[in-house]
Amino acid sequence: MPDARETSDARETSDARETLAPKPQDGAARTGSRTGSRTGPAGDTGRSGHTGRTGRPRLTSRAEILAAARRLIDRDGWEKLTIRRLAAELGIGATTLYHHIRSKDELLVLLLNHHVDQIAHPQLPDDPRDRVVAAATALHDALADWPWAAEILTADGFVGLLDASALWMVEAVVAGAEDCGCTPDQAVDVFRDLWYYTVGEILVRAHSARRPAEGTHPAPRGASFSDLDATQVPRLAAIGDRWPELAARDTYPRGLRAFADALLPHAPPTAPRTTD
Amino acid sequence: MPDARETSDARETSDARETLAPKPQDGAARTGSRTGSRTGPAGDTGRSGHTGRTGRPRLTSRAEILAAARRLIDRDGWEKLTIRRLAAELGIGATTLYHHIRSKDELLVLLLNHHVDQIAHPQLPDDPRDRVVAAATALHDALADWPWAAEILTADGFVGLLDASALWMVEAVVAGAEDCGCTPDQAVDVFRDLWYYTVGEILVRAHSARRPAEGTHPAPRGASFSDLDATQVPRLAAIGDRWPELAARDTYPRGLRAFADALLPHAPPTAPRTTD
DNA sequence: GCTACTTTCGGAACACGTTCGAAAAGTCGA
DNA sequence: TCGACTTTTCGAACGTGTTCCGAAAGTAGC
Repeated sequence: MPDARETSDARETSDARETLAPKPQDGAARTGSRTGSRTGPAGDTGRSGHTGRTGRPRLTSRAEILAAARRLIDRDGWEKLTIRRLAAELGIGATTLYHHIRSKDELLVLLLNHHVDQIAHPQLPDDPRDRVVAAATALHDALADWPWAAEILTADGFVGLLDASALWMVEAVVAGAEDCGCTPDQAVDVFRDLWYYTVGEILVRAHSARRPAEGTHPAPRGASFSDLDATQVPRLAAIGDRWPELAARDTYPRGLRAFADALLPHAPPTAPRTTD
Repeated sequence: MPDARETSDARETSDARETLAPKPQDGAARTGSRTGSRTGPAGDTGRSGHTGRTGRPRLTSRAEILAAARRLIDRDGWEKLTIRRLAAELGIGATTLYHHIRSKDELLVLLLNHHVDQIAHPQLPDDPRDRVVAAATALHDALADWPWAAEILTADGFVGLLDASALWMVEAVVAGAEDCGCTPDQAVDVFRDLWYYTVGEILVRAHSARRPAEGTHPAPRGASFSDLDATQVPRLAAIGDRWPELAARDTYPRGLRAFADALLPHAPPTAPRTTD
């Protein structure tokens, strides 16, 4: 039961059936009739409540919040996903959200898990070496296209907050490493090293890609690579303006393959670093 | 001249001599006599100004700002470095800072560069392979201890905003790779791969280390690794609670060595992955 | 029906990074 | 000397994530 982070929300599963969320069509309409007599998110138990729970009944469920967040992201983009907007989308007060999620980070992790849940489990190769690479690639690809995931990847204890449906990738890497002859401890090392490489690649690319999009800066920088001091940094000066072009290439697959081959026992079967 | 990011601040060098900053002892005292007749940061040119510059003279120099920022970090910690606090420390308005720095990110980059400038250039080994590793390690170590650097490492175009005194590490990696037989393009690939790994390690460790420090959360998570489904993720379940302990170990040096050996031409001289 | 008690709700407020526009304080040319 | 121009300064304001605390809306016991 790796979704232990539901914590005190065991009862939340009672209204988890409406995962697809009843659209709160009222939206801004509720701003007039606040704290109104809206029936709860569980589709009301028949007006004469008695849900077994004491205290004021909740207007909103966690599932409803997540659905609204996804709707907001799909419609306006993930940059527009803010606590206040999300609350407005739901027609509730902004601070109310904090009774359903601990922080925005947690919300993002929840969304990330939901997304990872929905990607297909690829058929992994038989060779354990290839399996490690394939699983790491799947992990990379699952995260790379979600820019807002970048703000989460390094939070807390990395994989600690992935839920069951995402952990199969971690499992596959660790298992593949062990099948290559690693001890469990070494297998964890292998995963961590590959994870560092993966997360670094994703974060750098995500942040590099952000600038040109949001840039109202007319000239980001006059000339950085073109006029380097050839006596101090001759190799960089020789590369000069070609750096951005070189840095833009996607070298993740090759680097991952090389790293995995180096970390796993046995001699590397592929010749290291051929120009394709 | 890699400090091309001074951009329109060429004249700033005119008062760059007072890098140690005249402490603004007045601090809060200025709040009463704002826009007063304080003499400029350049140590005044003799009351009858004529500095050659047109426009209102500046009360604060960039060097003064950086010095105050370092003072603030040393005294209260980097988490307390905010624009408003920094402005208060200088006795100026918060928004005034934005005429000397473009953003807080730029301020952090400036501080980072200053820090990197001050670390010693180690004597690099003769063997190009070892040189690559040594330079990458120096880069790692220079950044690893500065938690606030983590918020910067992935911004913009990574090394693009490092200034001359930090670029020697990049140069050393690229040069070492070329000396191993890489083409310039391949050498850039080598650097990028090692950089991804390095930046990933730093960011993950920085964020992991943050939680226990700032945590007022009584129980961060009930049980994450202890009760994993042994049928779904058997290897992870077998590791169980030992994961945090394993993940806490510093495996960067070994991973870096392995990665570098894999990326650089020639067969790896050290046996891959011995348990030590 | 009434009083606890328990839980959720949400407005006010805080500190943050950042933008805007008006005022201040100089230089320069007539 | 006076107006145009240039640059800096800074209060006000915006939108952000988040915390506090009082009010609301239920159930449980009497």
